[in-house]
Amino acid sequence: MAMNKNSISTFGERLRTLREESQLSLRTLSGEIGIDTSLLAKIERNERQPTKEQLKQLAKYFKLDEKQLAKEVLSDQFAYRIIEEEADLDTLKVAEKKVEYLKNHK
Amino acid sequence: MAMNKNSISTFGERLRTLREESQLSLRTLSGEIGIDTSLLAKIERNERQPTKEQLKQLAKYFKLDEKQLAKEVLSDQFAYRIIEEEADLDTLKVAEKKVEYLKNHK
DNA sequence: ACTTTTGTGGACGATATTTGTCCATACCGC
DNA sequence: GCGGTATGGACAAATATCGTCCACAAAAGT
Repeated sequence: MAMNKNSISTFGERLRTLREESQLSLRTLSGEIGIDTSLLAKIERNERQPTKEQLKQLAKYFKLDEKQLAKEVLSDQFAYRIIEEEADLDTLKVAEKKVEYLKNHK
Repeated sequence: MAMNKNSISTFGERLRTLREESQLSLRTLSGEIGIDTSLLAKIERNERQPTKEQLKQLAKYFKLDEKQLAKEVLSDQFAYRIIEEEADLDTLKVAEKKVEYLKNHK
């Protein structure tokens, strides 16, 4: 379960690593950015989705690209959904084709 | 906007084609499978997501594989989400990696 | 051993989103 | 016009998600 900077992980795990590297407790970070401690903990455990607003605050605090963070969150959601529905992996490939299809035909 | 059997399309469009090929009006199909006409129309226009139950009825009626239909619906949702959020296409590729990651690490 | 700090997680009301239904409308072919 | 068709708005009902509070257990610090 160890994680280096290049390995893939969920947004929550990423956030936790970030926080720990900064030596911050949940409570203090919570105070800094104005998000309830418990909620923050849940986000780190991927039990809650961060809102755009929260994402913005986090990006700002850790000096990260907001757009990039959003991508991580979204891909998390897709991944969880696939697992939850026990769907085939290539559902994602189909989705990709559909995006192109929709962009061209609408 | 013409569509042959091999081209990709959304679930709704697929459903509409199926219905028209069977020479059924919305009302009659609606009656057959017990789904409100307006709702069915919305599903065909991808304005509503079919529930599992509705999917099952449709699969049964048109003698299609339910699992396959579910995949089409799910990939639709992903595609629409990508477009809506103006997210990068490779968000889907990242999601793919995450699915593998999650399956291996949990 | 006592106190403080830390993360977890249940409970629950508040919000937001989605669904299903009804009805009015417009369109077309006859 | 009439009968059949698809569309889409409005809205209550059902679901899902969110944010907050609080209590708890485990670890760290003294």
